[in-house]
Amino acid sequence: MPSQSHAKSGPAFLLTQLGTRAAMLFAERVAALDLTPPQVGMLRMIGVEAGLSQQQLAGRLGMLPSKVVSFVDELESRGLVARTRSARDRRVYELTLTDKGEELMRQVWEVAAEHDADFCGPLDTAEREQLAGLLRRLAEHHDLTPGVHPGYRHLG
Amino acid sequence: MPSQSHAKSGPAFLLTQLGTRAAMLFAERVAALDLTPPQVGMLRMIGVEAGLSQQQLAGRLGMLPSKVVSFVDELESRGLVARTRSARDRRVYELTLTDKGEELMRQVWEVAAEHDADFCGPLDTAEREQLAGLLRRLAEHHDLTPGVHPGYRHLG
DNA sequence: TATTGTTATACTCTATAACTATA
DNA sequence: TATAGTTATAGAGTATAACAATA
Repeated sequence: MPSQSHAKSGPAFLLTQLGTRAAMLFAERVAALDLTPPQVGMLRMIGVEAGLSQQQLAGRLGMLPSKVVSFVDELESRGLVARTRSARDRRVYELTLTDKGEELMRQVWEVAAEHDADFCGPLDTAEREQLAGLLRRLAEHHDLTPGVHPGYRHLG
Repeated sequence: MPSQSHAKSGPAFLLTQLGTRAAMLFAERVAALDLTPPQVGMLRMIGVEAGLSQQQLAGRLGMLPSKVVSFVDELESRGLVARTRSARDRRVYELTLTDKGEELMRQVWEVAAEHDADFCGPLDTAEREQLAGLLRRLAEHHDLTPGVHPGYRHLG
């Protein structure tokens, strides 16, 4: 008899296990670019909505404004993000990606594609599409924001 | 044009999103039983391998031995787990579930089944089996231990 | 007075390593 | 001496709230 198998696990628990593993492997890959997953999420959001304020960014990512400060400090000191005072309201900073930041994000997308291909290793093309289709339906049902890792949000 | 969709996300990122969400929802459910997911993992492991020592438990779950102490302290004070000195080596404690602990775990399984059913809400029976099949193949490929949440292990 | 960004403080959580009792 | 369990301590990380500049 087989020692133990995944036979009894339902989809929800398998999803938890695989999701955690996928997140860990992605974290290892972007670590090669000197980035953490939260930093990737922040860079991505700034790329999508250029000119975002730090408060807006905190809201989008579910981070505390005080934490956004230290993150942006780090990314700015590395030349990936720029802070420019808003002309309309001089209290706020408008955040944008620098050229260097955009170039780095292009590398992140490459890394993400490799990660995705490797992670789905044992499945053929048709099976991957089948899987992606089922997962998309679940994601829409659970109102998951495309592209945003829910781990950045906290409950409440 | 649609505002944004999951169309471009590959399976690996969808897995990360859905896995995180599933873990959050499961945590909320077992909170009604006054348990956290790590506590559930510990109770489950003691149930599977009755008589386990705290060191062995730390190894299985990837937890620090010092942390196991406080967890077992809590579970023992709630009458869910019993510590009995080993006759062969009086340094070690043999951990077992009490009747109350086993009864609570039965409730956990019920809660887990409800969680699974609700989480897969939009999928019909055939689609759930299809999804579970694909996920099991990925789980086996990635050497995930059946029943053990990988989040309890740390890297290294 | 309210809000943006920032800083400081207090709090929790974790890991490391000392300690005891058995072997 | 080595190991199981425990306890204590130091470090990291997080949240809360006080602060300065602008509205």
